[in-house]
Amino acid sequence: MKIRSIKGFHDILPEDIGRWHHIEEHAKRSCELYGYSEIRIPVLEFTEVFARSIGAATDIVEKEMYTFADRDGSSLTLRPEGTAGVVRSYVENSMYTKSPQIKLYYTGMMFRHERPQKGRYRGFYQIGAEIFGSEAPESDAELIAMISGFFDGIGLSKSVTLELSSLGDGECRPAYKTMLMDYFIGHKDELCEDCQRRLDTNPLRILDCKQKGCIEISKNAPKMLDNLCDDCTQHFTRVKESLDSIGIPYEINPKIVRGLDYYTRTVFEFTTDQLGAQNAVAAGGRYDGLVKELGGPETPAVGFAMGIERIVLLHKEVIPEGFEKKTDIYIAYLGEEARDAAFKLAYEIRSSGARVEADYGGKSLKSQMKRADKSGARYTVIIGEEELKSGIVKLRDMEESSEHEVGMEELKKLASELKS
RNA sequence: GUGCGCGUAGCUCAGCUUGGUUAGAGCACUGGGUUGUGGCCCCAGAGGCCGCCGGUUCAAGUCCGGUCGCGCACCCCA
Repeated sequence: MKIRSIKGFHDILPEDIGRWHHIEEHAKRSCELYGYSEIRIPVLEFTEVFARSIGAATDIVEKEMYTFADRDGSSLTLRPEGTAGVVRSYVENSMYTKSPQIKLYYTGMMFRHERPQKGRYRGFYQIGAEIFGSEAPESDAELIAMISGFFDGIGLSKSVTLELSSLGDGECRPAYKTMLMDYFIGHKDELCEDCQRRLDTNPLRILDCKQKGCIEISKNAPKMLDNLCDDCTQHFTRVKESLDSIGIPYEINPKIVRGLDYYTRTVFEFTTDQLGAQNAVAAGGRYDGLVKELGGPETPAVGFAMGIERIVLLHKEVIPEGFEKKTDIYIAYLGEEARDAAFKLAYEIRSSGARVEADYGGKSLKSQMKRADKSGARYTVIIGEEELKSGIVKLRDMEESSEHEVGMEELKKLASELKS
């Protein structure tokens, strides 16, 4: 069999890496700006970490995890998302004793055994952040503001929409769920096959069904937002007011449903209509019960994660050009003696900080010039026999198509100006 | 897991309907046109188990079956 990558896994090639760096650096800067510290956690955890936090009955846990036995028989799983591991680390390292509020961000690869399609991979990168120890609605709004600022910073603010809702808490959600079940059971025969199944697995999901019949029935279904308890209503109101006060636009979407069981109260998604079926580029919410569930003290928390591949895809659609990594100076030479000089010169100029490229293949000058052009170099230095003798080289400006002779000092000065 | 579509040069694709010489194009690559000068142009070259296995046929890139791979959508999700 021909050697190849695993289905759903992909390489990020050099032609795309400039864009990846741009996006990742912006994301990290946004997190740092808001006071988050990076945490690095393992890609592999005991299966229980995910089963207990994400929810044993969710699709992720039931059929999408890469789970296998370690040599001693214990069940291990490649992380399908980041929050569970961060919470595990928060609890295991007793971070709650260090400060009443801890803000963390992480980045890395996640693994879900799904059928791949546009914007969906089995191995994919996420950047996420979590705030532990704050119940305040301002924390929810602050987290959202950070994400919003990030999208703004990479030029995507016009391409994404913030959708917002509340799922209630341990007090009002169970009552609502019962109310919803009662309503749908009354209309069971009118629901599509999938939704009849959802009655048992995840009745909230029926609200999001795309079948016409189900949409009709859902219209008259009780809404979570109408049935929040007083505390949750107040919390949700304050989140909205906080966002209003700093001018961040949002749409209320009561249909937002989470695939993970741990969410409470605020849930949100940043969506786009430019990526086909995978419209969510970032999503998150509050999860006040999770820290306790994983053995820590009762600790409110709110967090989010974004899918980098999806953001890269969207970014490419919106801003197609301009993220290639370019060479500053290309060094061309003629003859064996000049070859030594070229090698040394490249070394010296690089120490001034410019990106320098040369290839020592002994090709014709024409061929080297072509390569210089392809590399995107702004300048090409030409060293030949004459230049060897004089110690002065030709500097060609590739944009202006002009050239003049320069000495070493001038060349180094230019290089340090090009330094990026 | 389900449905639909697609596998021909490194990439994008034509050829398949109606089987018949050495399987084509554009881009990319190499060399030359210019003995030391890129882009545009011109010339030349290199590059193909036509995904794989089997069947039909005198003859299969082309028709049929299977298989593997890829894509999109459903489910679900970042």
